[in-house]
Amino acid sequence: MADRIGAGGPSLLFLTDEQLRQGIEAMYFAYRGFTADPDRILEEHGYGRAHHRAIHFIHRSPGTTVNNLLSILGVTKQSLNRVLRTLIDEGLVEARVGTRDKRERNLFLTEAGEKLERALSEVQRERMRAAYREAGPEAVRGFRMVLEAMMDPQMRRHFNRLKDGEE
Amino acid sequence: MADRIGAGGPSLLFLTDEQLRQGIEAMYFAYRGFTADPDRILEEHGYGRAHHRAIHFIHRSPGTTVNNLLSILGVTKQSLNRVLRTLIDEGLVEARVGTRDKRERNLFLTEAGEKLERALSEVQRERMRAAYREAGPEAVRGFRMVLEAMMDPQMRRHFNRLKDGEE
DNA sequence: CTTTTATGTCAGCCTTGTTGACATTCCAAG
DNA sequence: CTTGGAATGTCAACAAGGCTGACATAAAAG
Repeated sequence: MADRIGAGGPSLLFLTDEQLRQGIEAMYFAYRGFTADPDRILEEHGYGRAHHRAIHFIHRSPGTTVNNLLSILGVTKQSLNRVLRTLIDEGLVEARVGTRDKRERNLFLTEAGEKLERALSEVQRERMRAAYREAGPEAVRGFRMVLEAMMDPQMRRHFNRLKDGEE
Repeated sequence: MADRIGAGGPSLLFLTDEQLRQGIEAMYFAYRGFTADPDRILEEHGYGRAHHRAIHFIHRSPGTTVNNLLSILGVTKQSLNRVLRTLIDEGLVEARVGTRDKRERNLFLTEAGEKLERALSEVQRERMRAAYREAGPEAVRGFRMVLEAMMDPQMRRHFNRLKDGEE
C-alpha cells in the first residue's frame, strides 16, 4: 500500500496502466452493446451501420448537404454516395436540389425514413436509458466528460455543434 | 422550469430523449477517437482492427485458445483464422499445441508481437490517460459504471473475468 | 468404436471502406 | 460571356473483414 502511494499518490491510481487498459476494454465491450440492438433491426431491412449513420445525422440535421455529412462521417463521397443512393432509391431519403446553391443536395428523411429512424433510435436510447438509470446522474456526467475528452478536436466541434443546435 | 420538474423531476433530466441522444452521439464520436491512433500504426504494418483485437487479447491472456478468443471477439472461426494465419505467418503470434488437450492451440505473442502490442496500446493508453486526467477520478468512475451497464451480459462476464485475472 | 469437440481450410458472398477517372452542373471571377 | 473551380454524381476496380456452408483431421470422451 505504501509503495502505491509512493508511485504517484492514491488520487492518481485511476491513471495506472492497468486502470487505463481496463478503460480500453470497457470501451470496446460497451461499443459492442451500443451497436447490437440497431444492428438487429438493420439486418431485417438489409441495411448496415453505414445506413444507420446516414439516417441518424440526416434526421438530426434535416436539409444537411452531402459535404456536411462527409465531414461528420469521415468517409469518401463514393462510400457515402453508395449508401445514400440505396436510401434514396428505396424511398427513405429525399435529396432536394439546393435553393441557394443548386449544386448542393439538401437531404431529408421521408416518412418511411423517419419511421426507421424512430425504430433504430428507440432501441438504442432504451439501452442508453437503462445504463444511465443504473449508473445514476453523477456517473452520467462523468461518462460524458470522459467521452468528450476522448474525441478528436474536429469531432468535438461536430459534437458540440449538434448539441447546441437543439438545446 | 416548472413543467420540466412536472415531467419527471430534475434528478431525471439526464434521462430525457435529448440527453440520451447526446450520449449516443458522444459514444459514436468518442469511439472514432478511441480507434484513430492505433489505426494509424496498424496501417503502416498493413494490418487492420481485427489484427489489433487478436493481438490485444492474446497479450492479455497468454496461452489462450482459439475457442476462447472466438467467444470474446464474437466472430466466426473463419474470420479469426484468417487474421491468426497472417499473424502467425508473419511471426507475431505463436500457436503451440495444447499440453493437456492436444486439439487446442495455445496462442502467444512472439517478441515482435509484443513489440507491436506495446506500440498500439501505448498510443491508446495515452489518449485514455489524457481524457482521464482532464475529466478527473470522479468522472472516470462514472464513465466506467455507464460503460459496464451498457454491455451485453456475456460481454460483461468476459470483461470482469479479464479484469479480475490481473488484479 | 463411435461421437463429439477443437481446429483448420476452401470457396464464395456481402458490406463498406478505398482510389482513380470522368461527367455534369453551376457559382463566381475575370 | 467565358472560363476556372467547386459540388456532386457515377463507373470501375480493389481490399479488409465480416458471413455461410462444406469438408478434413486429430484427439478427447463416452
